[in-house]
Amino acid sequence: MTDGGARRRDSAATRRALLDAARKLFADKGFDRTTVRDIAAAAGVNQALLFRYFGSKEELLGAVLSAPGAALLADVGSERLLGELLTRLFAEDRERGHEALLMLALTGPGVAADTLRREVSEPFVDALSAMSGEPDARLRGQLVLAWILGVVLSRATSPTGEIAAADPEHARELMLTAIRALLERAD
Amino acid sequence: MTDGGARRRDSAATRRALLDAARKLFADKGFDRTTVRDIAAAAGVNQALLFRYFGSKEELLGAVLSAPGAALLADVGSERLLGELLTRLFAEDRERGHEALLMLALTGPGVAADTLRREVSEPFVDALSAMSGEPDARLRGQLVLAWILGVVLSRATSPTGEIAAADPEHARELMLTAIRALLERAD
DNA sequence: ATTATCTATAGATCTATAGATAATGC
DNA sequence: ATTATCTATAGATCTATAGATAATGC
Repeated sequence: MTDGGARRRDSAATRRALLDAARKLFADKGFDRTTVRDIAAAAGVNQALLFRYFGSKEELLGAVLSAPGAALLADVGSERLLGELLTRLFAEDRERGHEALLMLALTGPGVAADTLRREVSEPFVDALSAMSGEPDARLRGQLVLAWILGVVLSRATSPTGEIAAADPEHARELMLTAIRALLERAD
Repeated sequence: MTDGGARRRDSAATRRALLDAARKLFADKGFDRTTVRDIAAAAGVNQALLFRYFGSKEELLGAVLSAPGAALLADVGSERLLGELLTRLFAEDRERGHEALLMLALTGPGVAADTLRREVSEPFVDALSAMSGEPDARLRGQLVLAWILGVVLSRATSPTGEIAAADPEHARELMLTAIRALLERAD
């Protein structure tokens, strides 16, 4: 955000401000609906700097996407991952958690970040499928991640909907039960 | 599609061609990435006609969104809905089924079609939640729809991924089992 | 005569760049 | 002297409209 006073010249801080602003705006409005001028304005810097530091809008998306997913995994470790994901999924404040997932959901097909998308979702799927002993564990892991994406998307698109309004604990338990059934059941 | 020869003047057919083209393109690339010229070209008509018949690009989206969801429900009836949804979800050809869902997923938050989105998802949630006897049936129904959205989105964004490549029967069974657990379990 | 279709273009964006300015570090 | 920041703008879209053209129905 703009912090008012005369800004000291600090390329690292500017880079960070742009990243933060882009993360919020992409998560809020999606990639296409966010303009580079939006981002620069929210970061309180000149829009030309976005191109100086990131090359293009799409490369900025790349930078934004690659960071938080890895951070979450590193923070939490794969055993607690599912529980933590679900907790963040239903957390009150959008700011803190699950922005990586939200962007994954909002970054539509055309965005030519397919590689990145894969890079982000891959580690999640790895960790999730490790919870299943079945031979099709990867498919099951993908289905779990898809569910989480769908819920993120639903919350984002209708913030006043049933899912957004639900008791976090309760919603979490519902999903957790079903996901355990999905991961563990042999058939 | 362009059908080559000299087109007879037929406003109804032109309207339909625009609707069809828009449906496919929105489902394929998302709303923002589809231009009115894309749509007109795919429909084989002049782009000015899009505005004559639908007023604006956004109103065209409205027309596209409102049709297929209702049609599916009417076709199938609410008892067979879940099974049918899952079958279409994993069907080989994207053309036939689930385009309503796909667009629901791809029509990001900014698109100001929130009302429409609600209108489309509402009947689905009604039908799905009718399958649960629990007091929080609506929440459970929404979670099911969210899952389906997430899978649609995953298939669309990585057409070569695990989910897209999975055996349809098998994937369907996996989800069905978990969904039954979700809908029926009291806790 | 009516109206479906097309031409041409206004007007508003939006990304990206070239080059000027000015604040810092040596 | 270096480099972070800003100004100004090119160039490419994209939605939408006004008005011309031409095919149909009476």
